[in-house]
Amino acid sequence: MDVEYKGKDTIIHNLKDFDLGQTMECGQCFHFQKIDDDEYGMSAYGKFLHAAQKDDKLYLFDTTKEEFEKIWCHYFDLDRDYGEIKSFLLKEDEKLREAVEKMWGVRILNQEFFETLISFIISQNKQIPHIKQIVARISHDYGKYQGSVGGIDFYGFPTPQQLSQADIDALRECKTGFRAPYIYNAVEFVNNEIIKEENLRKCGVDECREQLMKIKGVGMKVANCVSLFGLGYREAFPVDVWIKRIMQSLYFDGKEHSNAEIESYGVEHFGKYGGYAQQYLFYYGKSEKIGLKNKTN
DNA sequence: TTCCAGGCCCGGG
DNA sequence: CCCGGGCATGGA
Repeated sequence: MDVEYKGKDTIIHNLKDFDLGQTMECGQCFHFQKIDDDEYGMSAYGKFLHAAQKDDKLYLFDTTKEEFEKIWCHYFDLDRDYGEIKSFLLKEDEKLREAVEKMWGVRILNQEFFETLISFIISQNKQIPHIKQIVARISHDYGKYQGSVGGIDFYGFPTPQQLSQADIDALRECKTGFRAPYIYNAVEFVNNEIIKEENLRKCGVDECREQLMKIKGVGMKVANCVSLFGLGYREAFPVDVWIKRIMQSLYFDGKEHSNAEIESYGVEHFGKYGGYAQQYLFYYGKSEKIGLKNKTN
């Protein structure tokens, strides 16, 4: 990977194991819009980014060297060697190969803790396009305007302080439905420092999940997603309906197993890179509709 | 119209 | 521990 700073743009050359479209669309993140093929607008860490990929070059428009080094390099997980991750996962596991090869360019984004927490509380019983709508609405109503591309305005996800301006009714106005009190509860936990990001990052994934699950509306799955996507715990293995179907199909001979059984299998089998395996499997299984009764594609 | 979505809470076996 | 019902909202 070589970085070039050209005019107002940052261009990354010789990218390996990176595909912008796959990384944005694989279901880990909800605060972005597709502008065109391989071209996206997104928001993270208080900044708006207009990015596009052509072959092994990634263009970050209007991005300074400082911003790339401080934010986007880490955000896209570019400082990590995915070749090593893939060979670790594929060693002694041929069942994962097809998923990794098809979804070869997925990177696990390092997202902000608070946004990830609220986003995955919203995600329960919702489809990804709906989640994106709600995240955009909350950002529009409570966050700060950041920029615009392709006629779409981008607003930063509100800070815990900004979102504390919203009461439960106001959160319902954002179409969060029965999740409104959950979000309210989570904002209180953060603002009152009942949970602290710094501590969650240090305490280990088990303790981390336990603390997150004290928030009403946060169960095992959401806690695992927040640990993986928002707190850097790459060993976390979230089990949702898709992972359940895919794992049963690939590793359990199609037989029914509980979420807890599937998670402990994933944790044991994939170890420190469980989160990567999970994301390859999730995206692959969902796009191929693996384990679904009527495959309509 | 009916069904279901990157689940979770709650009550009852 | 392991069910099942209920839950807001919107798209298929």
